Amino acid sequence: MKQERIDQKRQQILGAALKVFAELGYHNAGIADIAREVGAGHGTFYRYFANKRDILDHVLTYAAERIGAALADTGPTASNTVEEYRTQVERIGHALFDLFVTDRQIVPVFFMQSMSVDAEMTERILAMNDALAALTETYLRNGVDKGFLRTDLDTAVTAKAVNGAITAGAIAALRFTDSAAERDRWVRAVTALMFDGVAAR
Amino acid sequence: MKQERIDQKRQQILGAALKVFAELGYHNAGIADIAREVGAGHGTFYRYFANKRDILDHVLTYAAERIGAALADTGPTASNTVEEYRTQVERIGHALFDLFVTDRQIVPVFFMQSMSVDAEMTERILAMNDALAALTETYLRNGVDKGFLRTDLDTAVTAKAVNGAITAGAIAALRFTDSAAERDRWVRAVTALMFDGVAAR
Amino acid sequence: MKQERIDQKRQQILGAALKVFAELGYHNAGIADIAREVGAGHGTFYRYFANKRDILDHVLTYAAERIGAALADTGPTASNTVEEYRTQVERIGHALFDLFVTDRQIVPVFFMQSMSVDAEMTERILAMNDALAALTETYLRNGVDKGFLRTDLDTAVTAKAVNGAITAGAIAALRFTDSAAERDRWVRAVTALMFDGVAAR
Amino acid sequence: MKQERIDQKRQQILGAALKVFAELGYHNAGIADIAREVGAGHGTFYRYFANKRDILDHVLTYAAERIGAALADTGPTASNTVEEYRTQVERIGHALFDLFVTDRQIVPVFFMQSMSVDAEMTERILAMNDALAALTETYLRNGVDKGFLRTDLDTAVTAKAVNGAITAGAIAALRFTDSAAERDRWVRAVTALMFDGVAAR
DNA sequence: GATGAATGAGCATTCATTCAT
DNA sequence: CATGAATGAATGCTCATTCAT
Repeated sequence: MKQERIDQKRQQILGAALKVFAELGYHNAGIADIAREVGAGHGTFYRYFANKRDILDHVLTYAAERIGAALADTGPTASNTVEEYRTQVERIGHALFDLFVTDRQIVPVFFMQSMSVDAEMTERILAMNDALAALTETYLRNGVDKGFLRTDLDTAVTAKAVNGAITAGAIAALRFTDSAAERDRWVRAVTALMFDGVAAR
Repeated sequence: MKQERIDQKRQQILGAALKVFAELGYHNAGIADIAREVGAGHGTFYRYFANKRDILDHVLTYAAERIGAALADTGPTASNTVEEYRTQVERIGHALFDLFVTDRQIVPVFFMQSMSVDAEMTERILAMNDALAALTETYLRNGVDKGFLRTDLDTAVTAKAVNGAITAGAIAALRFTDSAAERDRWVRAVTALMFDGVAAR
Repeated sequence: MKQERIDQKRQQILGAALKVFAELGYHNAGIADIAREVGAGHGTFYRYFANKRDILDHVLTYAAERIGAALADTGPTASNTVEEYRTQVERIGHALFDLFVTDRQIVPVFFMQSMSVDAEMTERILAMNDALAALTETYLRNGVDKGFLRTDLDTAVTAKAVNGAITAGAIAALRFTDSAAERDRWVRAVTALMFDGVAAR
Repeated sequence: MKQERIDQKRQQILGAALKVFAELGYHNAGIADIAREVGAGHGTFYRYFANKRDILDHVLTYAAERIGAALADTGPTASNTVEEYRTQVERIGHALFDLFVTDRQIVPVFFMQSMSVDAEMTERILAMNDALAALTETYLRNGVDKGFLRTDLDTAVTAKAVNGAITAGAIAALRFTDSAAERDRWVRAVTALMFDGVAAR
């Protein structure tokens, strides 16, 4: 069989697993459910993935890639003023919430299910979150270095806090009814929180 | 008298379940593990709780109570100025992070495990989060109403975002080594984010 | 539950496993077959034995004990003349063939099935056979030392050869119809082979 | 021409199966292992053999042929004296142990694995053993008839006993390190057991 | 004719729950 | 009231076999 066909099938099964895990949760999902979703015998599953744990690993890798793609922007050092940075944050926020809406299934798997599998998987998710926080921090640090962000900014903790806010948004996005409007509202609110704070002028 | 003994035992089993769920995760934890933790036969468990699902419900109720207690403060309407509100936020933040550190086991169960049990449980957790966000929002709304917070503040979304930041802190707290110092650092950073924003003056 | 009851149940399951393995063979036997044989749910099996492999281990230990018991005699050094040794051989032969007939199920499991499970199990069986050969050899060596057996006797190889003859007898015993008569015939023939050889005088 | 190629491939697969069965055991060996051994796709296997069971049948036929070839000698009636018979036994013994060493893989499959497949296969192996015993018996009977073996010799049982001794030798041969020397030792010891007995003169 | 992708029967094992003691 | 022995539903996984290419 052509490698191409194989990859295609793998992708197909992976998509089915993502869907099934998102709907039923990792523990309540059976291999049979995934197989049924692709319309294949459950033995077929094992031709493409070593076991149930293995496919979750791949699903998470896929999720990480998608998140990574959404985060791909002009880069941490592209901004030189607060205005530029704010625009950048809005752009990235848009991309992220678009992902949460479009690839809606990523959210429950990545943010809700994976930390309940085993210690190793939890570790992996936490590591991914740390990596995302580290990325966010490079943006903050750039701003501090260039002087357009507070010099006393605790970049490490603030990065985690901002990411936490976004995670809350991802989960909220599961219930978006008017996706575009609610996406904009979240981006606007989080951006305002970051740059304006809550206090009145 | 008798009832007292029963309640005591229930509490004991509940504590054991909290510990075991925190350590092993809900799915990997067995009733036997909980029973062993209290030094009782695992049949005993069923005299105090209907089933595994049931005790998680109670564990979460317990967690909600603890979180509620940490949030008990002078109330949403107590503050009349930004300064008062900021102080209030710091006080509540302190209480919360103290809880995350002291009752460390609450964090994995409440924030990490419970959304992977079934749809109903997930719903309950999301509802609890919504309730917490609603509470946060009353504080924000009070500020807006009294004029010391931005009039254009999106209180609903901002409340969720702030709570998301705190959730990130709860998970980070699992790895605190110097609890007091790191607690203060988080409270300071989140408060600064809320009131000062990230931008330089 | 009393340890006594537990041991009794274990023994019961072990007996069932011996029977089922003897009838169906290790590979064709299912845990369910063993459980059904004892009239218990198959989950019960796992309260008494770790897994399928484990019970075979115990079955073999049981078989080894029975064989050992049949071999218990006055000991390798008890004989001082050929006549005494011949009598001893006949006695032991009798005991062995009685075992093969009485505990008929031991034969297929010990001599036929166990070498097909895995390398480790095969090793164990071969080691047991080596031990039995070593025991036989001590008898032969005693005779050589005391001068009533050939001084040029290759005790090691002869011991294995004699044991091989007995193994053949064990398998033949599976088809004995008149047990007592055929047992005697085998004992007589093997004894005669050992002490008289096949040649005419 | 074509048929020739087919037979050659069949033989090749059969050899691979013999090797794989010998190494892994019938149950632990997979069709895929055999196919890999011949460097063919495992679907190919089924073009030459009906199923896994079927190839074992053929492997055993092959083994029986090899054993038969080793036993081909001047025939049961060729000997007219004890000396001639003893020489014949030594010759046959030599041939057999050479086979056990050269075609080492035959031993585990024929003597160890095949009785664990199913009742029918076990029956076949036992029938083969009976046939071998019957052959041995014709030799013994010839001797008895011609007067150079004991008139009271239980030819049937003795034949089985002798074959059992040889079977023990076959298994021992799996661990021969110095094949020629150990082969000679076994032949010598078994021959001596048959013709001299164990007793001192 | 060769191949290996697809398949599902079959089985060992786990564990929440029940209930007799 | 406490216990843990008994249970079987549920499920992940293997592998012999088939068949379309």
